[in-house]
Amino acid sequence: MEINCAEDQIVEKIELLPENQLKGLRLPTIRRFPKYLRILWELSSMGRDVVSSEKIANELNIDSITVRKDLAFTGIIGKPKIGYSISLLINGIERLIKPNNQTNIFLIGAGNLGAALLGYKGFEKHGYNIIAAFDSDPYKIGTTIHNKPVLSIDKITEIVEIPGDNIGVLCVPGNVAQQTAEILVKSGIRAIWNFTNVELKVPGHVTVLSEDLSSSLAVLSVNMKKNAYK
Amino acid sequence: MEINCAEDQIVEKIELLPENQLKGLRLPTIRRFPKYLRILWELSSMGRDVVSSEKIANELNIDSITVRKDLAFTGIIGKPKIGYSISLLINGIERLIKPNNQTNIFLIGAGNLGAALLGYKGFEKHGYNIIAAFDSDPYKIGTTIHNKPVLSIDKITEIVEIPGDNIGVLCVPGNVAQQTAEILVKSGIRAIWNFTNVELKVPGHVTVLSEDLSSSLAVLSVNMKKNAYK
DNA sequence: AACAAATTGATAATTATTTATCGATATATA
DNA sequence: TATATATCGATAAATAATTATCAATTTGTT
Repeated sequence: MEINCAEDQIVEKIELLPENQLKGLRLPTIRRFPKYLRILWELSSMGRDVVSSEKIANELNIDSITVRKDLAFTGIIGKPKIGYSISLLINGIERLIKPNNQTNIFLIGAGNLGAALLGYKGFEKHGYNIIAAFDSDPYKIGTTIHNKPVLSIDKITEIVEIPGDNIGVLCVPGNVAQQTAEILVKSGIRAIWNFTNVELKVPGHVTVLSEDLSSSLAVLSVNMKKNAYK
Repeated sequence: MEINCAEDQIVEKIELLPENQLKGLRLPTIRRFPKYLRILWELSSMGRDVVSSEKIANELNIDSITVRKDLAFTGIIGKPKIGYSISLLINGIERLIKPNNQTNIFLIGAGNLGAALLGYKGFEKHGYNIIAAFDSDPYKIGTTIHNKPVLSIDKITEIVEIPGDNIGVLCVPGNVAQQTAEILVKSGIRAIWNFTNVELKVPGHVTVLSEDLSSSLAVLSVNMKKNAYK
């Protein structure tokens, strides 16, 4: 599956950021970037031109030093007494976190959660093309959910035909998660956004990001207990 | 809203863990506990009695030292050459992360995501009681989703009547998120699991945990780009 | 033009988290 | 019984992330 779309690989390379700009980027910083973007988009729509790190920090309940350190990764420099140019920041952040031009989302498993994710506005807003859903339920196949077609899971190998970076959003039951992931890998997928609670085993060239609601529930529970003492 | 259910407060205190057992617990550790639980539950169902930190670590692709440090918080001690008692570990972890006996979940906003979360099996599995959904859509009010009643959002203040710790799962549109959160606070909620992309402002006695899919998408995107260099 | 205020960005300090090292111990085996 | 081995748990080291300090700079004000 590494052999497909040699041309696309080249196109992609051209659009890549210099490696060292990504290198120092750490997880907490990356996770904050979309939060900055949301604030910047809003300020921009209000007609504002500049913003201070302090202002952003207050909106997010974090420290302004953290904001400045994060923003430094974009290469955008602020002016003392003034702050940062909002439009430059938006460009700078998007350059770091936006997907490459042709990045396609395929949703696997159009159950409750899958159907909900098909309606997630963030895909388009952040530059992803959500193409279709795959399911094995004959009653769902042929229908559309949020205007996206639901296709037979047997058709999944055809995604290799689609040019660009293809991301699979895995929303199948846990007991078929690993085998479905393997089909995705064979189909030439570059990344899996894993909403099952299974730890997937995939080759190194495939990027996996797992969501885990039970982890969050645990945090909520412990925070509540800690909060009871205050 | 701090004045309700004095008796329940007392009951709750009795069930609380010693404060210092929670104190050192850090976020990464808390987030791993449910992952350990899943493995332990599975091993237990297979009839296994003991497990080594190395085995757990391999399943999760983490370091065994991390596992041992995490498990130390449970107070359970393992045996050299043998490992840990699975049943003791399960008890120990649940003691830390399980909610208090009567912890109720209310879902606010029965849209796509909300409806999906109503079907989330993790609530029951981890000891939460999912009671009802609230919505403002008259076509939804009076119906059930995943066997849970959908009630008018006007009824929300009545949750203060329900004994126990009440958690609100916030799935409303972003533009009404803050105002809905304030209603929840007035209604005596103790925690909010926030699935909107708004940073909520709530009093200190209310615990908030925010999910943010766009943060995850950013991580996925950057990881894909980094992976392209390898 | 001098000064005050706001804000950045660099460096340093602190705190959090992961990873390494290693002695101690329980079990199995020769 | 002695020895080898797996494994824990304590301590230490290394890495990551946040927070503090402060000089430099830009703008506005007297």
